[in-house]
Amino acid sequence: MARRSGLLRPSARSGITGPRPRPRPPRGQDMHDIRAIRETPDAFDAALARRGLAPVSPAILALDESRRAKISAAEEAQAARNAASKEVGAAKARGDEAEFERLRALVAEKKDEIARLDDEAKAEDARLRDMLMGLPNLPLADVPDGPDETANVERHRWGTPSDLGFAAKEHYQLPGVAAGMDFETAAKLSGARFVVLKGAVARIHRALAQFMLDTHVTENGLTEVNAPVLVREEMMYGTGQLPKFGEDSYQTREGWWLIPTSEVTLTNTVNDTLLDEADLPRRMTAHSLCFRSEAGSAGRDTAGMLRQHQFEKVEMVSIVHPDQGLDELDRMTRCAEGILEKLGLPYRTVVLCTGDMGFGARRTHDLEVWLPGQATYREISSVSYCGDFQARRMNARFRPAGGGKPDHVHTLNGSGLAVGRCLIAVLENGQREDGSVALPKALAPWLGGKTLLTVEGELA
RNA sequence: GGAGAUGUGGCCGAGUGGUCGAAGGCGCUCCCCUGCUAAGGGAGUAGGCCCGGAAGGGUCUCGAGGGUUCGAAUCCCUUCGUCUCCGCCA
Repeated sequence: MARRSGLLRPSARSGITGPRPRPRPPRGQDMHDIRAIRETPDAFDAALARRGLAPVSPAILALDESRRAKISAAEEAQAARNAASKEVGAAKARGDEAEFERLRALVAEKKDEIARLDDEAKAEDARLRDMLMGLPNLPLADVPDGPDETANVERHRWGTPSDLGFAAKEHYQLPGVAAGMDFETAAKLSGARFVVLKGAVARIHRALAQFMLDTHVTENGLTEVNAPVLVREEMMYGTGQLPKFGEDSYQTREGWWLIPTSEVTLTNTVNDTLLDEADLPRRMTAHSLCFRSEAGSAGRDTAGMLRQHQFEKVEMVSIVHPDQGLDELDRMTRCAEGILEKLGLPYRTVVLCTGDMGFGARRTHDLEVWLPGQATYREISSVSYCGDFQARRMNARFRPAGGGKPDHVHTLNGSGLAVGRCLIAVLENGQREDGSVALPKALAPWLGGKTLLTVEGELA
């Protein structure tokens, strides 16, 4: 199968070796505003320090300064060449051979000089860009500091984990579920961290996705999108999976990447685009497969379908005016929370601390759903505000209403929600002592009106 | 897989060696006219980078990279993308 057809190999391209020439990131954007770094290098380093990174502004500024000097020198030489070049024709025309030859020589000389300075400037430019490309986004000031998830701050809590009155099972231990959740067959087909869903369980899974998508479209005003799951490498740079996290995703032989989330496709719909301000905000949702190598998670969450190489997710992405970013973050958080509330699943929302935030985020809200089987809250959604970080990488801008210089848009993304994990939550929270599962009424329209999963694994 | 075409400014689209950052149209902004709406007239309107407090100046950019030339959107090479036809195929 995959081996022969050549798809799917966890790709650990370090950039040192590799079958394919390393494509340059798109269009040479700044990943960070170099001007902002010039103006307030200390603030830049301080923000990165909150992420546990050593100061980099001295190295950046040195490179930047040298680069600018080269550019200036090159442009001076170009100006000289252009001036001389203009006179060449005139000298020729009036038959002044001596002057013609002199100018010709001057042009030639300047040409060499320009080429040399240009090459140097380009090399430094590339080094600077690589440096900036590898640096994560800066956390907003009000994001809590901390090394890991233990420092996250709860901002909201909904529902109460019900006291079942009996020992709660994990989803894969429930009798009605076991019939429809087949890890053995999946292992035969594909290996570890895959699952085959069958019958009622498969249908509930599908119902969840449909329910989420329909809710976002009809109630939350998002535009439904169905996009590819294979993307060009450039897109992975745009949203920040590359250059640093290639080992977390899969790449095909042809060079395509399998999206780890449809944040990649939805956000990159505005890649290299100049929008009108009237186009904003642009709100999208998609239900898609997602693929992750889970490279760093060996041995973690191996039981059940909590952590898979392939899973389904309903994603939300907003492209907004810079002034609207934070309002949009709250709006999207509410959209995700609304799904859990409709399903009656207890959850809490936390603000991720600096050490737990993803590469591209300035502020992130995680939704954690209660899982009775583990007696704990587990992540089911992550909603992030990225500011102009991705927009810079993608070269995504808008022209302000009434004219003026284009400015970068701001981007946000959030799960709404992870379908597989939601299935787990539904099954575990609805479990009854006899092993059957009471299903959320909100799903009934997609389940032929049924609201129970029997011990035998049938809908009733 | 085979054959061909094509890639220009926010968008569409002219432009085969110098007078082209680039005609024209659309869109957008401002003004005029029309007592509303629609239509009409005029002017303006690319982006990046560098220098500058600003005004302004310089420089680069016609998919990308390289080459020819005193000079390239225009010629050559390479490469990427897109489209069309044929074949194959869900």
